[in-house]
Amino acid sequence: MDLDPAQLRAFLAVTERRHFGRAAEELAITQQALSKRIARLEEVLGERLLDRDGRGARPTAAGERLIEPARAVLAACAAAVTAVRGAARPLRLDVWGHLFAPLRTVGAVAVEPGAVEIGHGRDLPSVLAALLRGEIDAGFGRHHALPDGRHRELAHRLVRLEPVDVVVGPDHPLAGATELRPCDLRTSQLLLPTAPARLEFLRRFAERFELTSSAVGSNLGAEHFLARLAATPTAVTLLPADLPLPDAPGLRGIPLVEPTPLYAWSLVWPKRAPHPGIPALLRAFTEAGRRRRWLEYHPERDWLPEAEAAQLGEAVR
Amino acid sequence: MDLDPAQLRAFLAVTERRHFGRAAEELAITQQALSKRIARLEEVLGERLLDRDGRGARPTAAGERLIEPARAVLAACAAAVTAVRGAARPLRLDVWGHLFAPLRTVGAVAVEPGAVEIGHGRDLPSVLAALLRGEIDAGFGRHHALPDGRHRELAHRLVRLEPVDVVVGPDHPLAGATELRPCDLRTSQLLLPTAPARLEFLRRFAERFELTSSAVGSNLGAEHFLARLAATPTAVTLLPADLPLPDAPGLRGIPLVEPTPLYAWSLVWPKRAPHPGIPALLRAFTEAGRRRRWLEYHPERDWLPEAEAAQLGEAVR
DNA sequence: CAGCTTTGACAACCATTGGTTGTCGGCGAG
DNA sequence: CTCGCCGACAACCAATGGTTGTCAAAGCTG
Repeated sequence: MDLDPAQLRAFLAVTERRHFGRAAEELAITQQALSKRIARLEEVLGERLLDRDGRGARPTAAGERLIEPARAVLAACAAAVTAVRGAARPLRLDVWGHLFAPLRTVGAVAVEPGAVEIGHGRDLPSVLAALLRGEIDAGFGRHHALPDGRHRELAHRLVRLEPVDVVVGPDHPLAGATELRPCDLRTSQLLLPTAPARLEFLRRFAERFELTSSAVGSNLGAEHFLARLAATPTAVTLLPADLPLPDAPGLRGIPLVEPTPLYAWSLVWPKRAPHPGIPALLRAFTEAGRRRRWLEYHPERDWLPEAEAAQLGEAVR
Repeated sequence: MDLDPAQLRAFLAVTERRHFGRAAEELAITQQALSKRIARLEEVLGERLLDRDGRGARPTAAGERLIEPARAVLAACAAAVTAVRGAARPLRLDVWGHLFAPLRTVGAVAVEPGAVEIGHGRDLPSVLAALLRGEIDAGFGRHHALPDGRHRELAHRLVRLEPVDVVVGPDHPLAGATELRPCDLRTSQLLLPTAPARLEFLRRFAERFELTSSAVGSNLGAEHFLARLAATPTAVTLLPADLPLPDAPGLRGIPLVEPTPLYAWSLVWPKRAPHPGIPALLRAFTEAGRRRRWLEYHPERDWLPEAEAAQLGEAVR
């Protein structure tokens, strides 16, 4: 009699939330898939486990009897994993995309104390290499395909679509505007903190909205970059809308509309032997994202480069 | 981190037997399938669990650490099933094909005391109906498709191929032979204990080897049937080779060769909500069958009607 | 009351999974 | 050397388990 832990997890999620849709969201599957899991579990056990009505679901008597034993099965599974791998160690998470301050988002996610160790940040290739070598367990940043195909060994989940503002210096001709369209920037120069090949989002923005771009130089730091921006009247750059601007004199962040560019943040982790804490981390991000509406996307008014390149389906995956 | 109980079961079987092939046999899957299960478990856990060499396999240190927790997972699963369904009750097994004495085979299988309740026997349609109604949990006999397609709701496993002798009375012209070929019986009359539609094996034998058949009449009992056989000089019938003949005067069982007909015994159980004891029962039958060579089959010298009708693949399934 | 929204399940589809058969390479024994 | 045993790889394919699209039922609101 083989009980499937995924089915038990689905069942427990519904008993906790009393609602198939929210349980499905917690598990990051569709409601229909969750419904099927429950149905399969009910078929294996030969008992109705949940009474459904138009407002949700609640456990039957048989379902009530299953709740604690189901938790025990999942705990036994976790203990078996721990026995093989040794004592549970914190999940090591590292981030990339320093200029867009990934730690803001990570910090907004409630995780169990001690369960996650957050690295100091690296660039994307370094994070991905560390993931593939098993030196870290997860990465957070804007994920895109790598030319050598190694990303295929990684799983990823889109967790946030963040609006991006344009940032200008005090002498920029459009500095007084309350909002701007990307096409208004055509006469401006997009300033890049480093080589464009390393900044896929900004490069795509420049291509899409026909800005010339100029790289400051090799990693001289955010302060230097922003000082350069402030001192260059024709220069603009992009930063997340809710990122506090540093104290560089006169810099303004102006909302972009028609369309608003969205920066896609994802979690990434190795497909092979994932750390046992990955599911909990994913759930924590999903929960935070639901509460803060991190995944809102309106195609008629937002610009999401992944959607243009038909990568969104994979990213949601 | 979802551990698959089937994978854990595979791992435990190998640790107990130290041999992939025998473990696979215990689980009634091929060695290759079992090898894949182990490989998948090793991939999920990210650790080598078994050291393989040309003579078998033994657990690694990580594998040793997994043994008891794996047992705990399976026990937790069993407890969860029990919690839903109530206290474990014995598995109710009933048999059919009374004349061929199915209880000999069932009695030869070691099962845990109290785990199985054996019924007194019924005919095939009755057993199958009871299975589908949930009145019993398993059946044992010669399984074949039913015209109304309900057998599709049943799973089955071939567990024994039993050689069949021809039985003749004292006045039969061939009574003195030490062995016979089925084609030697062409001038004989195959005596059937009841209507041929109810005796698929005997009917097929008669068709295949061109015997006329004659039914004694409606269920007057084995003694009456065998007395009629003894008193009819041209009559033969078929009985299992190792079934002791009753004390009917002068009846002889003569081995059939070129080919030897094989009677295929199977276990049958409902696909939906199978009793938790089914896997253990299957294992017990498999073990007994391995020890006694119950599944030996040599196409060049045996006759198995299911093989002719290309049903053997399904039967093994 | 009609219309709309919410909810879980059915249908169709398809990628993935997990089994089978056939075969292979490595190892050990005679 | 040959042969047999053993576990794994390759090819294949049925089964599984997810997705999207849709539907019916129930509940809510104006």
